[in-house]
Amino acid sequence: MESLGIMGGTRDFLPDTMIRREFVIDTLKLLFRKYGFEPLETPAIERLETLTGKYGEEGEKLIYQVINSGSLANLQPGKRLEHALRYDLTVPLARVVAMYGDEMLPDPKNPKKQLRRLPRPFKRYQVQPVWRGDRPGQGRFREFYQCDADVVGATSLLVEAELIALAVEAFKTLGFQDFTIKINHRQLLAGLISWAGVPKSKEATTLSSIDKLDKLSVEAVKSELHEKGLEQDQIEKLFNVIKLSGNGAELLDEAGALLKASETASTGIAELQQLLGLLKALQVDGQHYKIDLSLARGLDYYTGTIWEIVTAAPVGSVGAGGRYDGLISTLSGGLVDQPACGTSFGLDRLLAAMEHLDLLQQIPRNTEVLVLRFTDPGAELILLSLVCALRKVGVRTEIGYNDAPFSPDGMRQQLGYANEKGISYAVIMGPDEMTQGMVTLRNLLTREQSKLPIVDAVNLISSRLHS
RNA sequence: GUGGCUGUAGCUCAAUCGGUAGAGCACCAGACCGUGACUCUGGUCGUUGCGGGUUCAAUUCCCGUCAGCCACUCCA
Repeated sequence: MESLGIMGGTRDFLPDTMIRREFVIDTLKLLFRKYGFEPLETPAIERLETLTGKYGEEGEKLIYQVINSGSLANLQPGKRLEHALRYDLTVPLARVVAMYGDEMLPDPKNPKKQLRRLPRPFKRYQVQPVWRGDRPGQGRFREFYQCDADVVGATSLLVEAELIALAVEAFKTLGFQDFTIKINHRQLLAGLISWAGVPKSKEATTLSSIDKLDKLSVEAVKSELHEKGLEQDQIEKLFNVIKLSGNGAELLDEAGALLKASETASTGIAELQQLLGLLKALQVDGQHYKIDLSLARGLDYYTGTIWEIVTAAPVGSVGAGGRYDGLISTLSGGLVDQPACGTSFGLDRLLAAMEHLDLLQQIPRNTEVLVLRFTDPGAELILLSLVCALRKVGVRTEIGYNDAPFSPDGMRQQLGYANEKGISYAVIMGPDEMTQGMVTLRNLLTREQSKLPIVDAVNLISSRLHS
């Protein structure tokens, strides 16, 4: 019985789910383009050396290695694997920037001039699967999709502001009403930690505890920090700042006053203040973002602003981003050193959140009209020309594959098909309609139907669909 | 990488204290019938995930194994 199956942690996306995935992906891509990002795709398989040494010890183990020639038979003992499946979309981006960043093309408008193949700053989006050699678990897959938009080669805070504006617009477009982008700054955190007297060696572990504040109580986090060897007064100092609340600007002022001794923290605070101004100027709805000093996002490579998107659905964060000015240099092996900032949407979590919030039913199935087919004399020509006419005006139309003359069973069978496929309208032309020169248009949702003259059936149907 | 749960006809599931398995849907044949989860009649379908053990007897108990799901760790 279980002779067929797929590898654990991988998935088949059947049409019903694929329609939803594409809806989300298309929405995101449209917005990426709207903000001036251009598409990039890179191979699933990269050279192993491109990927190794980039993700730290934990990540290293999860790289999906690929046998050289693609065949076990050609694998020689002792010979190393040299390829691997891509682990994320950021390393390929770094590689692309390193490989093509300086490439010039002749300017078609002016033969004496040359243009960069990759404009600088380079704004690209990329929606592709990545692989992790991980044991699959809940919400964790061996193969999953990332949707990234990054800007390489610009230090302006406007990049952060635009990426956050884009994210807000994306979530609104997808139908979310209740969502928040939590914003913080790595330098603020780093400054805070050293200001509190916590040694640099404990910075990462301290951050990972602080990041749990949305799940654990203040007390639980404090005791966890205590177990990690932080002094009581260090912990108190940390929380004096972290627990600050209020609207963005006030909160930052208070934090700034407390942390004014730390130059690093002050830099971070100044940038956040500037960012708030830019977001306002970009007319981003203030209810959808807030400064959250407890946001840490464990990732070591962030150097500036960091953010995370949460919704009302209990599925964790559905997107995240930040500035990582040193990463391109690291990932490209020191070949290029460019500042970068990006945001990423978790497609699977996004869909899970939409499922929770009932936002998916708004997404229609593909076919809009099914023309029932009967082979009665004279019917074929009319039916097929009707199909052509509907398609010509852009109505997604199917014809029933019924090879028999009009019969109740044929009707049932074809309407049943329409029902299974979630088609919203059926066009019926039986003997009655034929003699009257009419067609019946049936709304399969409301089960209401009416007869239309054949001559303006197409117009009436298409206008009904677009109202 | 730890802990918990599940695995029964094509699908969704049931079987009280261990007594060799049922229902709905689907499917097939037919009735009815200008209309999609309509109605009626009849019918097909399972070595209960796999392997082993306890027992007179196992879907029910025990061990192993595989697969899937959920909670931690971690991330996306």
